[in-house]
Amino acid sequence: MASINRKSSLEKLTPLQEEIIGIFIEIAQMLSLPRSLGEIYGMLFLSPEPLTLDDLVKWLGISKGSASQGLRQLKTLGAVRPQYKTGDRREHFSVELELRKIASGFLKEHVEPHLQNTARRLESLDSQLGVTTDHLDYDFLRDRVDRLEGWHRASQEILPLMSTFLKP
Amino acid sequence: MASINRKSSLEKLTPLQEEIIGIFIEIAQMLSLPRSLGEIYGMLFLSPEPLTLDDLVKWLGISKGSASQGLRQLKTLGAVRPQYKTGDRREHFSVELELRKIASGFLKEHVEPHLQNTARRLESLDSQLGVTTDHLDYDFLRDRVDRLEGWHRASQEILPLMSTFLKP
DNA sequence: CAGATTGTTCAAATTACGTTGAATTTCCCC
DNA sequence: GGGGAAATTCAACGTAATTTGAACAATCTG
Repeated sequence: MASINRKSSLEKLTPLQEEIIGIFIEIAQMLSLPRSLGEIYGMLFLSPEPLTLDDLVKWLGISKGSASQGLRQLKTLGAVRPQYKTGDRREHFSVELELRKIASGFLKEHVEPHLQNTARRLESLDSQLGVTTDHLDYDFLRDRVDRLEGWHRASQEILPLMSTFLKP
Repeated sequence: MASINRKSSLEKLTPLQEEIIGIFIEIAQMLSLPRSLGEIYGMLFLSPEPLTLDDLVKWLGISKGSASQGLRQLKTLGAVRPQYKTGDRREHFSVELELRKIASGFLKEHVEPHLQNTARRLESLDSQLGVTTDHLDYDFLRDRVDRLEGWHRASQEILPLMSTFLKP
């Protein structure tokens, strides 16, 4: 009750817009990304014109901090692009609409680092295994480590394929 | 200090075993799954013999509840298989070693439900869009919704491919 | 069937994660 | 260079997810 509605309060979205943003929130959940990323991307997706950080704060009712960090993450994913408007100091943002680019950004950002780290760990495992000659279960461990390495290789081979199968 | 070490306290893993389990913990993180799933799978992966729930509690130092729920999730993923040993009431578990099966279990469990739900939402969007004739930005929204639907279709087509590219 | 063993459930505690908002920094314009 | 709008940072907070553990249910055994 008694909701003030002065100049900088939040604007109202249509049910249709809410629903579309809801879909992006669900996509974010599917990718285990923060809800705010879905909201922000969805909002920009719905806007014919690039929006500023402040627009997002107003429309979505999120904090400036959230908007700022969310936009940063979306930028590093390549899901959102800064648009420089002449005569306006504020940064405006529009969405990347090519799924392939967003997907590869996601992989580069959220999958590759883990794979690289796993690669490092597996190498070190290999050398440790060499030293461990004492147990009679060497063969068993060797087999398991080999299998892990096989999985790792397969994962590394699949990633680039994924982008390939999304049309340019 | 003064750590009791009676019959049911936790057993000690070798550094090599710890490291391998660590790798599975990282894989779990990569997939945004609970750490305990990584631990449990890793422990079973390391064991030549199937293990019981109690073995996992002892070796990993996790609670019975965690082990029980973790095993259930791994079962529904198809990452772990119950092994029935004659003359032993307890359920023993061994790991599934085919990456393809685990991956498809993960997709079926953690991706497909979202995709199906998105499909439902998109259909309802379509009908709502038809009603919304009032705005002049119908063309714009139509375009965006079409694009979303395109993404959705692409995702549905890619999923089955993924399993294909993991060797049987 | 009593007793013992195994496994599950779920509320509470813990931990991890995301969000907020105020302070700070950056950057532009006059 | 001062003033101020725009954006970033980050500690404190709130929320959501996971883990715990004790009560409970199921299952066997003698």
